[in-house]
Amino acid sequence: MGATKRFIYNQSINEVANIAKVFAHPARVAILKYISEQEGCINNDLVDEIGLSQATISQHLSVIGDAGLLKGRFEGKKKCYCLNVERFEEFQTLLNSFFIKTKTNCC
Amino acid sequence: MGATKRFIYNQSINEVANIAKVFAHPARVAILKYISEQEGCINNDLVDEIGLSQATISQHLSVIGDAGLLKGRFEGKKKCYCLNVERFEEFQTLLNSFFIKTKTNCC
DNA sequence: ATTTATCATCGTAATATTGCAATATTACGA
DNA sequence: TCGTAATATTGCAATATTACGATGATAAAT
Repeated sequence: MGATKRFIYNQSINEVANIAKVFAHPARVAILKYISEQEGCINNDLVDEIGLSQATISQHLSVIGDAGLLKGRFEGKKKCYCLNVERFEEFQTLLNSFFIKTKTNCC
Repeated sequence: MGATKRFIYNQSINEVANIAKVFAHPARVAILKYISEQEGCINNDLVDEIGLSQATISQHLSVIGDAGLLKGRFEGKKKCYCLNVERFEEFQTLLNSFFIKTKTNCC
């Protein structure tokens, strides 16, 4: 009880859900938006910008990163995050094709 | 602690997150897919089809419904769910424009 | 070497979500 | 009206997520 039964769904369904999960928290949406607006390095500007603790931002960043959406680079002690555009576009395409496939029939 | 601090984000960010949340569970993705594949009435076909309890399916349906994605109709004692295509397309558009806006700059 | 800044991780508390059994509710047909 | 099928709601246990303080690791600056 309690845990999502991922094993009962096929791979493409789980894939859509997993992608959506990344965007299902406003902090992560805000982080992605902010990253896209910056040129070059962003560090924990995000902490000031968004208003969550450094630990929480870092946690959200790792969710985004685990999904493959970040390219990170250290420049001295500052971490420079930027969007992995290829992966991001892959997500866009996958979600979009889910939408297209789904909206065919109606009663 | 513990609860998402929605109030610190602007409306458009929360909107994206709320939309994504609907698709962030495989059961809901599977339900939407199944509904789109059926002509006319679906009842608790979903229970057999997906393999969750009736209570759980009903719960997920109400999340989908609260998001405005269902048109329900009673035909006798059976509820005929179908996709609210207009709303679904609205979701598609909103997500897509988030993707487009976001993938502009990169380091 | 010591301090300072940046970021990750750990531990933990608060809250949310998922899933189900049990129990309503609703609508039909006998 | 009674029984029954379909669906919704309630209550609860299990699990996941969110958030943060504390701690640790690393690298620059002093």
